[in-house]
Amino acid sequence: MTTDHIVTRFPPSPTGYLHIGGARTALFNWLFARQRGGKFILRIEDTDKERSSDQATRAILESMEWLGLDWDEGPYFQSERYDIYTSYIERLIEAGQAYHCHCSPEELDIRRAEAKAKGLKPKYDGKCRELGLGPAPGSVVRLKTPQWGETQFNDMVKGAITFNNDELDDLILKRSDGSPTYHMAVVADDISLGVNYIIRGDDHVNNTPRQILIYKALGEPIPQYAHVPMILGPDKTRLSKRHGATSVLAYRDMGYLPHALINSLARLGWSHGDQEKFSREELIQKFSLENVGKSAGVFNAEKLLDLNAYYIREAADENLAVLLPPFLKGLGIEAPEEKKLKGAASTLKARSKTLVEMAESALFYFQDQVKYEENGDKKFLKPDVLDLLNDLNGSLKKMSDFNHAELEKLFITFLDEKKIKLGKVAQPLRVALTGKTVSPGIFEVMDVLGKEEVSARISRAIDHIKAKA
RNA sequence: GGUCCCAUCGUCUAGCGGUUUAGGAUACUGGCCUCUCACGCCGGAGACACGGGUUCGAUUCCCGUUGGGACUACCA
Repeated sequence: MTTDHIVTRFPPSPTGYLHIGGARTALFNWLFARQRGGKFILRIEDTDKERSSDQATRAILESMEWLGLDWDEGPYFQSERYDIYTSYIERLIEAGQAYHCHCSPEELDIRRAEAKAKGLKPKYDGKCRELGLGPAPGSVVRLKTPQWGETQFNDMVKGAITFNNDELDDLILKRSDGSPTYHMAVVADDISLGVNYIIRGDDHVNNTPRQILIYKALGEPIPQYAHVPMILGPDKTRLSKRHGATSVLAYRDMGYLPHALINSLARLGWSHGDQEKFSREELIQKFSLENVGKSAGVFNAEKLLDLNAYYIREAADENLAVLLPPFLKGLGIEAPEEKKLKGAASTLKARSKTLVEMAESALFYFQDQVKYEENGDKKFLKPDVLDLLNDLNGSLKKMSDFNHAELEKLFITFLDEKKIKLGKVAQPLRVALTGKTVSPGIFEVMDVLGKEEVSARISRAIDHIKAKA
């Protein structure tokens, strides 16, 4: 499998957190490489010193790790690879494919404005193209792009795309401060790292012919391209902070499971018939660029929430018990008991859409003194249930095996003796035990709480009712 | 403005000329289950942007219109 040499990469620029659009691009590259036994490289594009930060880099790596998108090589940092770019630029100049240009940005602005006024394209006019100039302070290096003909490539998701070369101008390869521009750095990196499949957002479609021209000038083989459609916000514009949570880490903090996000991202733009749920292994096995759609899509947060709820209720209690403490801590529960954590997970997993929600619902298990919800208190903790609770508590205290099955048996006899229905005791009991009118099944709750605590909570409710009267 | 890309229920999508009364998911909604709330199960409403072709036959192919998006920097 390792013989087919597929190399993909994900090259975020560390100008902010990893957002879900970037995460999906990373996922597609990762899936493609994993499926074909190839290599997945992580590269940090930090050539813009002004906007890059270490903090952003750390957030990106943390996001990738949380999602489980492991990389085989890197992270490479472009800022540490300037020698490589310089050597490629030298190669281009020596081959006569690039030239030094002495035009200043100010001159360029003026000439561009003039061209525009005349209704011409505002591209570089080629003034220094044939002058044979050498390097000078403030000069840049430009690619000598063909002035006629066309550049075509066969995109793996969009099909054949053609550009007229006269639409492209002599783009700058090396800035006046000696640093490489984006196009130069990307191409040099992808060549030197052996990247042969470039899967990226379709905002790069227009950049592709420029980069292909650099490959051609260098005489290097052109990689395969796959441009995946963008992810849009609910208002159908490019996803941004305005649209609320877009950061991968934000979803982690909101109590989402990494796999729910992965599954959701995979299904945004890609499909496999009618299937909605995929395990990680299934994604690797079934992913294909051919089934990536061509049109941009709106990120559906509701569907992600539903998937998250699904994966939570499918998860093993032990796993959830491990994930829960950080969220409980945020609610003031410092050292939750292991047994209760599992109990909470088991009884709450069908009722929680996120781990945050689960932690909130689980609070009553860990509080000694549950706070009675106002409505429940008023409606169910009334003097007329005093005898019922008292008698019940008496019977419960006599139990030797305090578990779900035994409790159910005891209640059948108890209800029979009292000639009442379960509904009559369940709600008052629920409020007594959990403080709320909504909770997991009453037998499950008692099972998790254990005999001592159940009894103590009932006694406390009885005292509370008496105190009210 | 120019260039490039895109267009099926609100949203994500299946569909790759006839098998379609256009399927699934989500959200919404009616019911069942039931100790509350969920879960689960059954049902409902909801889409091929428009106009021309091509064809015996277009959601599917071609062209145009409209709409949306991207790019157009010594940002990435």
